[in-house]
Amino acid sequence: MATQKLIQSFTKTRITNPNSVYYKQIASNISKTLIKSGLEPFKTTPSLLSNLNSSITRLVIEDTSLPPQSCLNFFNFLRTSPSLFSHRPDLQAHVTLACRLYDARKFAEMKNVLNFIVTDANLRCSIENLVSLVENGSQKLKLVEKFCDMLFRVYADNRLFTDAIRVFDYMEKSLLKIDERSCIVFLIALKKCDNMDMCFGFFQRMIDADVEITVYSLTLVINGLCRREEVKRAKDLMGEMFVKGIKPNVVTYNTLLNGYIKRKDIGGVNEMLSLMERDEVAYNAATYTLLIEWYGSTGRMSEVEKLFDEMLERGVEADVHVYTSVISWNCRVGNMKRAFSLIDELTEKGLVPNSHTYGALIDGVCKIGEMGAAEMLLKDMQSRGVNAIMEKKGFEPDVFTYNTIASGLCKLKRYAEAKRWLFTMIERGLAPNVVNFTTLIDICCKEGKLEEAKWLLEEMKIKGARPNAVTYNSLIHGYSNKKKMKEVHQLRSEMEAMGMMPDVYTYTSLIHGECVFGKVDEAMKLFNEMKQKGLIPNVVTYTSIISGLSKDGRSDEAFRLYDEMIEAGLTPDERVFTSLVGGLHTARS
DNA sequence: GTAGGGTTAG
Repeated sequence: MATQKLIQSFTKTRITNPNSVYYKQIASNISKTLIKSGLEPFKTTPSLLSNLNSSITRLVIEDTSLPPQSCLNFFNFLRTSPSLFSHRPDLQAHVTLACRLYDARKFAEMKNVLNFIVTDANLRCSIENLVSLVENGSQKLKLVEKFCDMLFRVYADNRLFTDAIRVFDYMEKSLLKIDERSCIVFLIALKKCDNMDMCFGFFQRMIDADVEITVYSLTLVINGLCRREEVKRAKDLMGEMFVKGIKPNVVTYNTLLNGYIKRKDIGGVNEMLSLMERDEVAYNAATYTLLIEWYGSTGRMSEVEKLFDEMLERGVEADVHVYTSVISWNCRVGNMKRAFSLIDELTEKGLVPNSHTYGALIDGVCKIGEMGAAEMLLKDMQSRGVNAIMEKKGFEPDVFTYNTIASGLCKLKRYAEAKRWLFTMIERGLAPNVVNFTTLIDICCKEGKLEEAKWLLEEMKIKGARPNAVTYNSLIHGYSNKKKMKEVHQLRSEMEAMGMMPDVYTYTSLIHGECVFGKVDEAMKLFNEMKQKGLIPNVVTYTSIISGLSKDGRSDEAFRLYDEMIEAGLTPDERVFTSLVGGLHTARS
């Protein structure tokens, strides 16, 4: 048995006088045992390994007659046996083994060994020190290059950013070639930590250090900037790099397009589209998803369907995202027949609906009062959600999943259950983010529990989740419904003071609030004000103001706005007509 | 190794 032989190799050779000849003999005995044992792991007792020391360990690891995998086995054996604590491999053993693994092209294993160095407080040291431990050989430069490159990645993975930068500095100083792909690993790690300043700064350093920049790292940084709402800066960066010969691709353009769409910047959207045309960058499914979102959010349903047709005609393969967005917009205008036919089409193509798809459908069937159907869809979604979690093995549902389920329940007006899901999430130790808090606040508002909603707003500020425009919109809507206009205006001032501009949702709630409060003139003032600010009223906004005017007996004005709405290319729905008809009734009586 | 996630209004 291998273990027995290994023990013998220590006991046979008695070390009376520490001498390299004896060490070599012990090392060679260990090597022989390891070769015989193959890949089989082995165990031993601590007392019998008392002759072991770092020189012997090194001799074994350096033994070229020993396959690297056997070295690794021995190394891990020494590392993980608690009784061999004093014989754990030293820094030199780590470096030597890492280099041997590199020679053997065992990169994943090499990375693992470097990870031990980086995460062990007793082994961590400067890059200069580490490099000095790399043995001389014919391929030394190449070896050091690869060693540094991988170390850089390992530091990034462990979020040891300062150490990673030191490696980068060293590589630059030593004129070692720096791989852009490793830099991307670093950039992604920074982005995950929301450290965009460092991310942007590092990208500049990459340029200065003459790292070969491709569209991948460029797009990554552009995305980071767009998320921070620095779309202008992102676009300028694209321009700068274009001059240097780095051509943006469809992903780059999609990223910027998304940035402008989120900001509802018409000029920006058009500029990106014309640049895509100039560069002959063809739209892909993601581009269509974004454009459908853009047209849908401005109420142009016919354009949504036109785009979808265009996509299929051009042979761009539809995916679940683009289907979901077309389904979602059909649901929003109450065209459930079309929505379900799209679902059939989607499943026929072998695509699987996701939580958004379900969310859109639930929203749609609730609108037409089919609560039974909504229940079924929710159940279906929950079970699929569980499956999705099972697939990821060992992963708990994340804040996204909890929110999706809670919002599904909200649409069914099952507020208590929705809240329970979110509180369960908090109990399980997940930190609620802005969206979770906003959903909770929205639920409270819908339940009419305004005090609780207000308390949650303060609570989220304390917990460091910064309320956004959606949060304020939910509260403004809640207070509007209760005709508490004084608080409504206070909330509007507060959101503006925090640097958030009222958007279409805010104005629609304000207009609706003033209308039900009986101040239609005030509502009209707001309606004009929003247009002056460049905000585009949508069907909901028009319905609110048309309904207010109608109920006030001002049918002429209501019809005038209806025409205006059609002219703007908006698709009217049931509720607009109801408001107008209600107005005629009021006028006659 | 880069893009389209979950929250708001009639």
